[in-house]
Amino acid sequence: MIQELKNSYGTLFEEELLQEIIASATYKEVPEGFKLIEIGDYVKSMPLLVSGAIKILREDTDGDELLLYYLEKGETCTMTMACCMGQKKSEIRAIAETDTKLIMIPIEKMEVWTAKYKSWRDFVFESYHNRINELLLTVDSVAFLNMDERLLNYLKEKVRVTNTSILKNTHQEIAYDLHSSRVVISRLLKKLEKLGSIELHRNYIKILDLNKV
Amino acid sequence: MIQELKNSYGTLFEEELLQEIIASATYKEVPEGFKLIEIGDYVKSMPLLVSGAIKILREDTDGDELLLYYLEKGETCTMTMACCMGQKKSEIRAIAETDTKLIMIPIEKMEVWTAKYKSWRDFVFESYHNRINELLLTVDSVAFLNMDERLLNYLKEKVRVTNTSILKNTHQEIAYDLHSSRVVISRLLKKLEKLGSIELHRNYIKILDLNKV
DNA sequence: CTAATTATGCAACCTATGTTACATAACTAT
DNA sequence: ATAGTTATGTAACATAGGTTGCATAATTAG
Repeated sequence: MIQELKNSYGTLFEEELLQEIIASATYKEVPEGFKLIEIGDYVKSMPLLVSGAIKILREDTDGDELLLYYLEKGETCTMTMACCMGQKKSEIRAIAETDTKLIMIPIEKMEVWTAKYKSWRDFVFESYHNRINELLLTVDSVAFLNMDERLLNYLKEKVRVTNTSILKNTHQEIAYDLHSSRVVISRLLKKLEKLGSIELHRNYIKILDLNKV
Repeated sequence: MIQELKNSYGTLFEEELLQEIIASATYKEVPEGFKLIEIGDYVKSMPLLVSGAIKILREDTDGDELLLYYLEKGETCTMTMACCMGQKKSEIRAIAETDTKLIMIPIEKMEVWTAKYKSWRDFVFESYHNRINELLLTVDSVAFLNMDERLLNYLKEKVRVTNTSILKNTHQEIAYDLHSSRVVISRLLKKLEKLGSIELHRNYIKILDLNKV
């Protein structure tokens, strides 16, 4: 864990804070698909991402989902942080998009470190700032873009986050993330295939060139 | 200003912090419609709302707008805060929805007070938390609701924020806020009128009962 | 008072996206 | 190999909401 921590956060935090993290945090590895947080959960520790990616989802009253954004190495779940501090229930669901390594910080430390370490304050504010910007991009996407553009962005983002050009997803799963229907996604994917941007297969999509469009 | 400050923030901040605010902040009154922040602005001070309401808007590349949420008494523009701290450009536009009274804090104080006062830290975190939740509601609205439901929520929220049942808006203005078209909004408003929920007039809408639907 | 401007009403139409239904292909388990 | 299950393809259709065009009412300017 020590090596992992220094790798991802070594330049961000001062030595003394790193020591405190090592002393109080726990290390955790979760496999792809692992559900880290469910809507309504009370969260008792705050995750720092060391490697992998986590997708953050929103759900409406009918159980319809929407992908909000991904968390990556060096980031933290700001919403969880907010929940921890306020002792509120989680507003979102968090699922490991890939195999993921995490450092879990007990919430008691939050308040203490915020008072004590400038680097921690900066990190926390930076996290909030990033998260708000991600949410703004989500709003932009849903409010201003058509489904074909959203799908394209979704594929690009997924390639980036998973760092592979073979996306192991069914059309149905993509439809859930984009809050659309399977038929619509199949239709749009077929269009992209005809343009030569992707190749469709059962259970996976091979990305050729998403900048053709 | 002192009275205004104690009125809105007296229970929130300790006496010493209140004194520091009084010493370094400036007081500002702006009329309805006043543009406080434009997208791309560098922001040099952080507003604390004393009375009135501010609407926060997002814009896409084509100049299309979307209302994100309102700021009210006792709240602060978290995005501005984020901008200040990171020396970044504003991602949003802020316009006074009603006549509004503000206390402007110079950004240099932010870092200092965050280290020094727990009540300030709590306030800042609480603000971030609230703003993220507002943004989530915006995402919900845009992603999961139809235009008729969004319009209804818009009217309800506007009644609440402006504290009057006479909404002085043209259909075009509402259309801008909801990122829709004038014709669509007129159509849906007419439906609400036929249900007896509202009364349509030139330049204003009289709200009768929005819970009929 | 008249002309110009602005807000609203409304019909006709278009399109993106969602829905239903069914066929077929590709896997999985027995 | 066979049957069942899951993923994909595709057509036909439904609908919310966006667009165009124009009429009319209300307001303002000259």
